[in-house]
Amino acid sequence: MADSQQPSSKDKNLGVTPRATDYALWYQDLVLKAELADYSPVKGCMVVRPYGWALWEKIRDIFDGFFKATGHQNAQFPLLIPLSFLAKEASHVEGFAKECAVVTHYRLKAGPNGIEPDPESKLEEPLIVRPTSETIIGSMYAKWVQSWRDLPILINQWANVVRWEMRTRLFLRTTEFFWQEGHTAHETEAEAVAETLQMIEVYRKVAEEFLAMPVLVGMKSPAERFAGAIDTWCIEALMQDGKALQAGTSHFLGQNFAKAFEIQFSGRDGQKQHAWTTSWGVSTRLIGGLVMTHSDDKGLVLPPRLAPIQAVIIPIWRKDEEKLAVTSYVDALVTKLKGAGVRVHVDDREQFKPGYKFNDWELRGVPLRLEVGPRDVAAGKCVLARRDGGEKQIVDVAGLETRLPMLLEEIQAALFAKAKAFRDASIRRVHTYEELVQTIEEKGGFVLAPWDGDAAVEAKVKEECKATIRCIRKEDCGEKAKAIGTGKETEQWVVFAKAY
RNA sequence: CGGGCCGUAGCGCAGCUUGGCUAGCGCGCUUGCUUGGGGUGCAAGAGGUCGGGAGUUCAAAUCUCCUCGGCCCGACCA
Repeated sequence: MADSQQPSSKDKNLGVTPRATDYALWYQDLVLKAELADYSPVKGCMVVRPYGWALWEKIRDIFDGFFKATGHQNAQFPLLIPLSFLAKEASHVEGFAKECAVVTHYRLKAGPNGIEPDPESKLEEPLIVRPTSETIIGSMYAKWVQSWRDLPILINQWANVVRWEMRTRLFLRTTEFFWQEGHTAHETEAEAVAETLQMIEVYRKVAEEFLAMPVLVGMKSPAERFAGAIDTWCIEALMQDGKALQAGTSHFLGQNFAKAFEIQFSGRDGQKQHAWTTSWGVSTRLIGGLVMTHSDDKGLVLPPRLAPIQAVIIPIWRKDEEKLAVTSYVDALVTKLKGAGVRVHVDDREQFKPGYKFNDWELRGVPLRLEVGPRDVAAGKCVLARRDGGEKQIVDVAGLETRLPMLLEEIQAALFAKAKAFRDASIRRVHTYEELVQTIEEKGGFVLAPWDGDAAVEAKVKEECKATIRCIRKEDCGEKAKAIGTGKETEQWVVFAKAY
């Protein structure tokens, strides 16, 4: 057994921590090994590496398409916000005060303990690094809006924000994170509500159809609402360890921020009135959700519609003349596939054996792998392997340019179907408080329970088993039942789960 | 901020209990050959303020104190 103390190279530097040992460890290990992100010198701040950023750019492009199609425009607002702005909306400041980075000086000088803020340069009013931009954007909207004709304002911002969280996890909760935040102002309540719903639907669509990540769409309970919102809508995904992930939110802000920032306009009737606003956002957390939804112990599994590389080609040869033949065969294949719109990459690194490359690209989640060697060149074939499972098969290269795009779509659908089957099997219905706690602790997943809106019961559940109300969906409600905790009759069924 | 674990080569670690040879191993890296369809093999080589500071000692990676940093679990959260 002494030998087993010295694992081979295979076990040591490649391969991923198995999911079974510790899910959180598996996840972080995967993110680091697949080179999506890295730890930075500043605790809690994540370095997004090129491969991770390529994924994010794909996600961004998809969202931008939907945002523009629904009449939104991109703009950019300041990183620094006067402290007083935050205080203008009471519940907003309460929600974010505990996690704000504060800028107090504008200059450094050499002091007794080395370089330090120059006391002379103290700002009269501290600035905060934006944790979200409702306030600064609200203050601008107040200037831009005079008349009902100036509405609606439909603006989105791609930005980084800072929230000084106690504990962080790559992509899921980092001190600085990247996101988009949409901020709209409307003439009527109905329009603002419609906007809120429209955007949560965009989020659902992108999550399900592009990330292949099934989500529940619903409303937050008052306790889980965004600080300052009237209603918060959300999409909730389920990770493979049975914990929920809030993947996006869309807030109906009513006139709260309009009143705080005096976004007023003269209406069609000549009366001064406050605008109705919304805000909505998704973040780099989506990448974390993507990883935890599909990946396995061999590495990432990326849905084809998002994968920066959809198909990787591994050329194989022995002698120089074989290399020549393989290379020109591969070149022709690449041209054909690129012509068909497939994002293809040739791994021609000479320092690695094919076996190494197979594992390497599996770790990175590339949906399809094509192996091309002398045998294939002679036969007009290549070896095709799917990342999401199944046997390798030998296929004709003729016609691949039509076959691959279809296969990629098939994989996309298969990933969604698999994740959805898992998610659906993880939704359980309970009728009592005890049953709820027991199910959460023993099985995890989403648990539907009757709840009459009693915040004390909600808090008690959270304290007892860490589960929170993830969302409330109309389609779950209707059946009469005795509410957990209180025993009062209710028709409201809500989704509980432990969450990230 | 509370509880636990950990800082030794780019990465992963052993050595510390019981102080003592020139501080080791695997991977990676460099050079050359070999190999190539599931993590090649051989040879040579480069790479270290043992997180930092102070102390004990003839002698400290090892013992003591202080300090800094990281990770995990809690409270907080997109």
